[in-house]
Amino acid sequence: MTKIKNMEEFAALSGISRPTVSKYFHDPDSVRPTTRARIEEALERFDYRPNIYAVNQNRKLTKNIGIVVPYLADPFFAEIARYLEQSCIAAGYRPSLFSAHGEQKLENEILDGLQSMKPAGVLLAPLGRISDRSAIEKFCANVPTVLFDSNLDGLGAAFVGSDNFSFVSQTVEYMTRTGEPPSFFEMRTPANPNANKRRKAYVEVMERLGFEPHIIKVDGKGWAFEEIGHRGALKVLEERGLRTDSVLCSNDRLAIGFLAACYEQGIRVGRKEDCTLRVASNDDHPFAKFTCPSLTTAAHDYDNVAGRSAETLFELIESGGKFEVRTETLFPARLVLRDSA
Amino acid sequence: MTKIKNMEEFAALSGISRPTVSKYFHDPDSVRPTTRARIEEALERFDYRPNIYAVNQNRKLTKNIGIVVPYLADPFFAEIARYLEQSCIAAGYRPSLFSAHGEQKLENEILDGLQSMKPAGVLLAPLGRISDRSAIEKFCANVPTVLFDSNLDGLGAAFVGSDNFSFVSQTVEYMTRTGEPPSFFEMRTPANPNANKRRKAYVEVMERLGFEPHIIKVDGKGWAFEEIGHRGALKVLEERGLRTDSVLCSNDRLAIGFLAACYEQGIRVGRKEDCTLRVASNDDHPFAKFTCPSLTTAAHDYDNVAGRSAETLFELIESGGKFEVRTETLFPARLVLRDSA
DNA sequence: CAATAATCTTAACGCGCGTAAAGTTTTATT
DNA sequence: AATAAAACTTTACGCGCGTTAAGATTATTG
Repeated sequence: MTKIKNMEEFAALSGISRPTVSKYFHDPDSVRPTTRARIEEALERFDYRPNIYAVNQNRKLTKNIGIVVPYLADPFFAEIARYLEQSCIAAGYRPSLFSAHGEQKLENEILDGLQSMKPAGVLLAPLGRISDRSAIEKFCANVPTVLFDSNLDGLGAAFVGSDNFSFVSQTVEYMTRTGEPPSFFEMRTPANPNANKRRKAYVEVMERLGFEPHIIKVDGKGWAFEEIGHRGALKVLEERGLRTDSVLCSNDRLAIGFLAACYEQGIRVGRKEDCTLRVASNDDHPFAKFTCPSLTTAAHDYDNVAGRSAETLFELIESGGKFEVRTETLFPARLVLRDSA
Repeated sequence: MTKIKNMEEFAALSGISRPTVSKYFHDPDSVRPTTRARIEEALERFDYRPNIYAVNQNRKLTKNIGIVVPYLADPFFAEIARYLEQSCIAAGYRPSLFSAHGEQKLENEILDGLQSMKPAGVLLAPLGRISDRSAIEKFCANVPTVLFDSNLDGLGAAFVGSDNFSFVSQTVEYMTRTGEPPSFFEMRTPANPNANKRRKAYVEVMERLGFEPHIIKVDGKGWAFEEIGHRGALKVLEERGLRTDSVLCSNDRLAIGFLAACYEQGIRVGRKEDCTLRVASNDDHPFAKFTCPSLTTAAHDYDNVAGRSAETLFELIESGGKFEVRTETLFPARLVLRDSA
């Protein structure tokens, strides 16, 4: 088996002219079935593939798609990223995955590096509050971008995410229906815009139901939510800061810390007889099934959020990188009843 | 601010010839300080960067480094990947991250795609048992590769990982010293070669200490370790399959499932008075701090494993992609005492 | 200050492929 | 079988940059 150097050589070996071979690689259906067969036959014998750098140099736009998430060590984003990657591959694109690891500087550097990759499009879940808005704005002006998970008003050609109101209304309604109305447990300065929407939704739903909202804010910054939830919960429990026997955590990672604190303090959580506290949350984190007790939570519609994000980007790319109007697509939550509430 | 098309234009604007500018981008120190200053001055005014595709087309080897992990939804790998990424960037390389998502087919496709990226080197944590050995072998013959985390005998130019014996000997010795000798809880057909090493180490250490090894094997395949540990633990607990009050799980993710099962069954785990079971494990998973009870475990030396992997790859690249001998570097564990044992 | 070394400029070629134009062959249509 | 349409081949240029060779310019050194 000889080593093939370039398309010229491969074309010669397959008995087809180079421009036609080039056309084939661009779209196998664009050549006559007989010639397609001859090329593919040669492909099996010689194992040649076009040099991606030479290919991309001449294309105005590549087949690359950038996927950027704020924090990959969070299994939630790892899961979403997996869906997105697979959607891209299925659509014939080459995804490349980046994590900002919770840092603005890194997010900016990633977007910077992404520009020189001339990607066909980018799926971006921004850091949120600490994102460099102007940097992202500039980026979106140059690269077709669909935001997901975290919305930044007006940025990107579209947004796809979850309907935070739906999350909170379901958990709050469930908890009030089956027991006392919950307090709301969250970070004082949340990294993520979803957190703010959830707080607002909590207040609104509580008031609509005729209960007084009660928000517990805990200190801490960064992306170590479990740690923050844990420390915050210990403090609240110590100070007896809970007004009711029900707590709704803003997200599952906080809840994981909260439950750990309860366990340490010997507080039985759940809806069984001997329990003194109910804890629910939002997200349906991959580990929510294995907390102690297992976590009642409002689940993201992973499939639809990821699927719709990808589809939206493909549409965006096909319509030349611009939409008439910026759409925001929100998927509702699905309440997952487990043992914690 | 005019838009710059290529290096020719930028060179003209900066008043330096193109070959010199090209040299500058290859290594800023290779040009005279005065010309370097003039280029960097122009760089600030005009925001130009070389077209990466044109650059890489002519280079025999690129500055790209591939990082491949078996399962990114496991925060352990997400953490390691973060370290590795940063090491690569610090050394002037461009890392790109891939996850096989637990599938052989994907692992092969990733390696395939990686080849056409002409990477300077690759950091590969293979799937392990289900890896396509011949595919990886072929890959390693073409691309300088350092294996990490999971060793595949003889593959890659070097291996860097953790010393499984050190993990298990520390946990076993600790448990026997402070109570009954542990049973060993693992998957029947572990995906990862480390699991086999840990089992062997368990047997060896137990025998050395004069105890009879007792291994509990649970069914299940894939990468949903928590689920497998959970189901397996429920079964074992139901069948009263534990011979002692101590269990050592092969890894933390199994332990997370195990602890969840114990909690559900009302079994108090820990070393306090009212506890009937002690559970320890290996890895120091990012969530091990937040299990109920918090998990006593042997911690990977993340920093050193990641750091040494990266350094080894850099050395490999600089020595032309080949080492005289294949080295295996193992870092010992650090026992982390928490509440579960 | 002359001599040497280091660095620069100019000019030109090559990398592997996209793509366009003009001409030729194959396929489809009537 | 004649004609039109579709697909192909040949030829050639361009993309942006790496790289080399020859000559010009600068810096270093005694």
